[in-house]
Amino acid sequence: MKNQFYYQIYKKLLKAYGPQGWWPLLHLPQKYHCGQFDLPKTRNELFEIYLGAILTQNTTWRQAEIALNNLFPLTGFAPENLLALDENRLKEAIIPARYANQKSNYLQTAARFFIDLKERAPSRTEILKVKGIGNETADCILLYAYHQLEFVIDAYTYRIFSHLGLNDTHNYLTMKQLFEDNLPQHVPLYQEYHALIVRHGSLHYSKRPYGKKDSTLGFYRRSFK
DNA sequence: AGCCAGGCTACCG
DNA sequence: CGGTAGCATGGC
Repeated sequence: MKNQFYYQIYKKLLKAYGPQGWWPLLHLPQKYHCGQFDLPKTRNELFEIYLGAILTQNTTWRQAEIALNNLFPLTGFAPENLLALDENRLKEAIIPARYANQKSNYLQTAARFFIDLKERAPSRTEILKVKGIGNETADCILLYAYHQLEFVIDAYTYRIFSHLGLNDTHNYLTMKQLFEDNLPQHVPLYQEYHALIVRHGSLHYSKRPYGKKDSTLGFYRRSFK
């Protein structure tokens, strides 16, 4: 028996914000492709999702996007070109996304991994072995790039759903299981839901006001209704 | 002027 | 396991 709360929250968020069009791909006519779930279409678009997922770790999408825009003229988002790129130029390009020393290595490792796959989709266990790809990044890649039924958990998911009294854990896999057990098994829904959580979370669950007892900005603590 | 973003690895007890 | 230091930019 499913706990319908998870699905109901999804429907409310969708009604409030509309479709989010994730994962954003920068060189489409509109990078947020609302309602279109058959992307990515090309090999380089597929790899672009790896790049974006790593670059946006602990960083705003805005800054990850700057790094991607720097990377595109240098590589066209082809993994082979990324590997051929001089390491210092790679680092320089991704400085806006923070941790350039770490992330440059992560991107190179991911590129080698991607090439070795030879157009095959990786398993979750397999992709988690790549250094720099942890639970959330893995699930983002699997869900948005490969259309695999993997629910993505992020910091906002913990904040929102613990605030709603729907979970007391801070364990990634426990949280993921909870969503997957209680939602329709539908890839576009998984894709849309995580995007909506990020949208809602970034608007109302920013850590700063949410964590402050004395905030005069009462609405930050407001739960979604 | 601080505080914090669409985390991950490594290492601690 | 759970907890956390370190990573080292730019916007708000």
